[in-house]
Amino acid sequence: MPELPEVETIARQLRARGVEGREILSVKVNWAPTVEPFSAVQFKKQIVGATIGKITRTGKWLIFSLSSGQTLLIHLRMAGSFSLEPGPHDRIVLGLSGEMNLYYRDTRKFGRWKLVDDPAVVLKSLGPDALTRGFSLSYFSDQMKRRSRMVKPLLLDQSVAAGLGNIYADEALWEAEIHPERLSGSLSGAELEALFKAIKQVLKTGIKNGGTSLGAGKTNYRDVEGESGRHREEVKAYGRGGKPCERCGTPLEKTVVAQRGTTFCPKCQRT
DNA sequence: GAAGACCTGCTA
DNA sequence: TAGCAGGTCTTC
Repeated sequence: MPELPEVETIARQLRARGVEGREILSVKVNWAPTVEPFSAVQFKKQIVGATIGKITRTGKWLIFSLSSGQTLLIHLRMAGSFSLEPGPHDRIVLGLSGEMNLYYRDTRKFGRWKLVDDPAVVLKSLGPDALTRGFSLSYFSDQMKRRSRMVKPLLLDQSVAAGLGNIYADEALWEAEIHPERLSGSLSGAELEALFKAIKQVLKTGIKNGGTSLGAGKTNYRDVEGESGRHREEVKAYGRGGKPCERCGTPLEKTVVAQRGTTFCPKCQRT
C-alpha cells in the first residue's frame, strides 16, 4: 500500500521522533521471512550494537544507514508500517537506546528488510526517484517514447520512475486527462508534459497531506503516529469507480489494466 | 503481456 | 463466502 508519499511521511516521522542516533540494543524477529538475506539469528547478530544513522528514502525504499557501515533497506510492500507502540502483527521489534521500541507492523507479511553492505546493489534497478531532479521532463519523455507500452503499467514500472504506485498512477493520469491504456509512444509533447507535471504534483500533494488511506481496516495505511493519511479526501480517481468525475460529471469507470485495478474517466481521459 | 505466488483481512 | 487490496517477483 505505501507509495512514495506514504513512505516519505514515515521517514519524516521517524526522524522527527528521534530514531536517528539511537543504538540498536535488541532485535526481535517474529516473522523470519521478513529478513533478507540472513536467518533471523544472523540478522540479529549483525545489527545489535549498531547505531542508526541517517534515515532516508528512495522510491518506496526506506533506508537506514548503520554505524557498522551496513545499510538496512526496508520495503513496506502492501501493508508494512511502523509504530512506537506495540500492536497486532508486529513482525520485528527493535529495542533502541533511550527507552524506545520501534515496532515494524505488517499484516500481510509481504514487506522485506534487506541488510546489505552496498545499497546500490538493490537500488540500481530503480529509475530516478520521481521527486528528484533526475526525474526530468526530458528523461521521462525519452523513456515513454523509447518503450512503447501502455502508459499505466509504465508508470508503475519502478525502473522508469521510482515511487509511483497504483493510487498515484491513477491520480496522475486523471489529472493529465490521459487514458491508462494509451500507448506511451503515442503521447504528444503536450501530453507528456502534462503527465510529467501531474506526477510531480500528485506526489507532492500526497506528502503534504500525509499520505492516502482508504478505509479503517488493519491493512490500511497508518503513519508512525497511527494516523491515516488526510489525502483520502483529495483523491479524484482511485477507488471512486461509479462516482462522478469531478471535472465532467461522467461516472468513473473501473477496469483492470495490467492486472491492476484501474479507475478513470471514460470521457475526459483521452484514448 | 498474463498468471500465479506470496499473505491476511475487509467488504460486498 | 468470494473477491479484492496500496507491491513485487517468478514463470510462462
